[in-house]
Amino acid sequence: MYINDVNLPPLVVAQSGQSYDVGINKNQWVEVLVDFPGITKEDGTAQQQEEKLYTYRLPPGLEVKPGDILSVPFGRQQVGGIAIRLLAQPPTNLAAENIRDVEDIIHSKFFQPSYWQLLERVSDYYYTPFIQVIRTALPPGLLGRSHSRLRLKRENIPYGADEFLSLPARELLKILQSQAEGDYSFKFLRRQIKGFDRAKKQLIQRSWVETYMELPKYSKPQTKLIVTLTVSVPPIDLSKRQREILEVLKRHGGELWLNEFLQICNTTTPTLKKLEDQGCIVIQQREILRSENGPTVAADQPKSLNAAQFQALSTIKEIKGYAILLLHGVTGSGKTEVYLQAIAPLLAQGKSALVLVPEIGLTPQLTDRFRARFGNKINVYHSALSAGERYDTWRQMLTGEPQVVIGTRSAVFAPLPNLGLIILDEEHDNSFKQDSPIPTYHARTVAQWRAELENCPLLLGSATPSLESWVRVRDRGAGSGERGLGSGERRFGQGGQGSNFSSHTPHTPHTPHTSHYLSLPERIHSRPLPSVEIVDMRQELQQGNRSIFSRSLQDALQQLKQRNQQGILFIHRRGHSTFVSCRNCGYVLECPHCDVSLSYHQTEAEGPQILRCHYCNYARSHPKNCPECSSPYLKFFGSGTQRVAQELTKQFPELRFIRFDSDTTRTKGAHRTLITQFANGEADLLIGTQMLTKGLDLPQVTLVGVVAADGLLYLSDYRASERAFQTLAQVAGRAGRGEEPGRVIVQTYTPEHPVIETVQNHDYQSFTNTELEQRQALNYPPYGRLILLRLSSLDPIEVQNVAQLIAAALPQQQGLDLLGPAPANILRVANRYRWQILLKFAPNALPQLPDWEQVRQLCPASVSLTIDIDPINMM
DNA sequence: AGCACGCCGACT
DNA sequence: GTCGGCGTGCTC
Repeated sequence: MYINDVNLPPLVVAQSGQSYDVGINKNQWVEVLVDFPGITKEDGTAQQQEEKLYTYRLPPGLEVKPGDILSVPFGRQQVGGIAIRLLAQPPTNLAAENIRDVEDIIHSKFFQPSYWQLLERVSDYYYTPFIQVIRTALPPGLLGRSHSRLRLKRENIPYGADEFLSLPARELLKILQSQAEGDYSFKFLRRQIKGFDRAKKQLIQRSWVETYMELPKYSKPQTKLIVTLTVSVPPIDLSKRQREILEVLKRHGGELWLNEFLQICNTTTPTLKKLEDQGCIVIQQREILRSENGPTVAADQPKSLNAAQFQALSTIKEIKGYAILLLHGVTGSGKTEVYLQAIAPLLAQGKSALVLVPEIGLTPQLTDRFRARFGNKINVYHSALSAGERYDTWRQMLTGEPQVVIGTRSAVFAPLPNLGLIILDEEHDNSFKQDSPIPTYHARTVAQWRAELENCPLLLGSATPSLESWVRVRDRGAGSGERGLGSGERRFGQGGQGSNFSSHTPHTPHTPHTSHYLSLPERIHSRPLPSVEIVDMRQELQQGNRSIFSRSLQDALQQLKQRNQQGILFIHRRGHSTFVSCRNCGYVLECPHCDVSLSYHQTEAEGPQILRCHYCNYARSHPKNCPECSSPYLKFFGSGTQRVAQELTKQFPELRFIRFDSDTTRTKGAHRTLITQFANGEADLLIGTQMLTKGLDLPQVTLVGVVAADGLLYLSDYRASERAFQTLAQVAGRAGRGEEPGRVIVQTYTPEHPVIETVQNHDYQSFTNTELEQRQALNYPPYGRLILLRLSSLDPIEVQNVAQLIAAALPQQQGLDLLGPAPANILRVANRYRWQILLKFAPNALPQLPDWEQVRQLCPASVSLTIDIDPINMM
């Protein structure tokens, strides 16, 4: 109930008081890395300018150390910045009167040397300005810049005097007058009014309005008064009432929030004040931390382990210091229990653990299990938290209390001191890679650096490990030919902290003892893996079955109800149909902003029919007639979740189902609600997309149906097979996790596809071997390495020209393949035309990286360029 | 971002 | 001749 002794680091130390007793030779200036706007564009691509340090004077009494987060004046506004180094002398090339004072310290002691190094590696490797990396790592709002606002001065405005104003100025005045306070941000007004700047000037000239700066809003910690008992035996000279009060306090563990205390004892503040004066209690401010409180879950005890789990756990426990462990456990093999038991002893030793998961919303089950085991030692950190929650969780981490942080990709930057273990669950999942904005980091790569710098083990868990991780542990000790692509130059540093990363590798050279393979080959309680049946849909058609469900699947669905069991249907796409086409002229309805066809959606059973673009979210109503030839015969092609749901209602009206995709899970907590409903048996079937593949543990599910596997198999990039295998294996793994054996039915038009075969046999190894051979032959990862340059612009010709210009300027070298420039898979998205250039480095090539600075200079402002290191999403 | 400085077209 | 458009460049 109470936060006991939260040892928070000092917060803002505002020192406005004058004190001149500062030593003579103290450092009085500081170089600051300023977080100024314009260093990155809205789309997250970096701007060309190099990062620059600005020198500020330290006002007397303000003790700044390198790494402190500061607030400094910049131009006309206050911005955040990081203190880089202290100077005893002012720079000679700068006039003293041009140096301004540091305003304040926002946070000190944040950047531990190892954490600083981590950010530097990210900055170097992903070629991202350091300040941008810092922004990624810190909770938003901490480096918040101030905003200009416009305020109405009503008393200055004569009645009906706006006749001589320009039209925009009159409009502006109207907006301001429409609100009681008459107070808006520039940003808002600029969006509302064309010619805002001029309009503003007119109103300012007349003194009808004034501008002012809203100071940066750092999430302020909330405090509350707390009463603490300071004597064990009350002095004798107390009244009976006073004794009673102290007794109450003692019964509550010696501490109570003031407001609660007053309520419980039905007393008043003066009474307590008196007790304080007598030295019996202390009343003081105590910070309260807002944190996302999950539902209360029943406490849970460690479960007994099978031999493989026990073996894996002992290996993990033996390891002190840095190592990479791959926990390869088939679906349902009890990986989570291994995580839990690996973490427990660490907490006892006063260390913390970091658990990274693909998407937190999708795994309420995992979070609940951690809460059940470790109670309030669990902190959840992800982007859906409110600013206040995030800030407080972040401060809770800085306390250094032993704790477990569960979070998504960005939580790899959680500022936990004393890290004892980092876990990446479902390590193969692509959501660990950030596509934009920069840094385009992979949480697995960053986690590895972090583990190395913190000297703690990194545990990668998956039923279908990524080829990268697989190769790493398989070839341990041999060196896998992976090589760093770090750009080299460190721009600045805190100095002294050892290694220079100019040649650091993303994957550290392997020594025999840094990689371990841990295998959980069996499901818990020796439950069998589900049987996988492949259905050839071509034959179904030949034999006259035109339904989207094969006869096998129909039978299985029929039995579901009879046996009172549950099932899952996996569909690759959401919505109803993937495209709508005219039967008369063949016209396909397309998005006006992107080069893709529109998907058909039905908001509700009888609701409006909508065509939606899955790339830019453009929506329009479904036309009655073909826009081209006016024919009324528009036909839907391709099945999405909605379509399958409709078919199901038609063919199996008695089956109750829940749709589980991003359409139905958009609202907060929807995942949990739907899963709980399903787990409570309120439906027989769960129909959904990729989301179903991520760590659902539903013991009653015996049937998994993949309606059409083909959509997964033929995506046009080199990772298509890997992704397809992982997805299918994971969906299949949802079946038969309970007492009853599971059954999987995969419908496809190409049953002979190698991925289908390996999924049928649960044969990870054979899939991997085949796939690795192909990757090796073509120098694709995990052998060779890739860099993708993404270019986009509103002007189709300009991007193409710039792409060609850049491609021509890239260095020709042995072992470097230049693929492109080529238009992106979908040339136009949200009206931007996209081109890309892929650089492929052979495994043994000593990569001589292009001078990115020069490359950027070839790129005009109207074309945005993102350098994606180790790209995963090639679309 | 915000603001200065600075260079070209439409007006007094 | 000047006013004022907004197109680059700087902010310690």
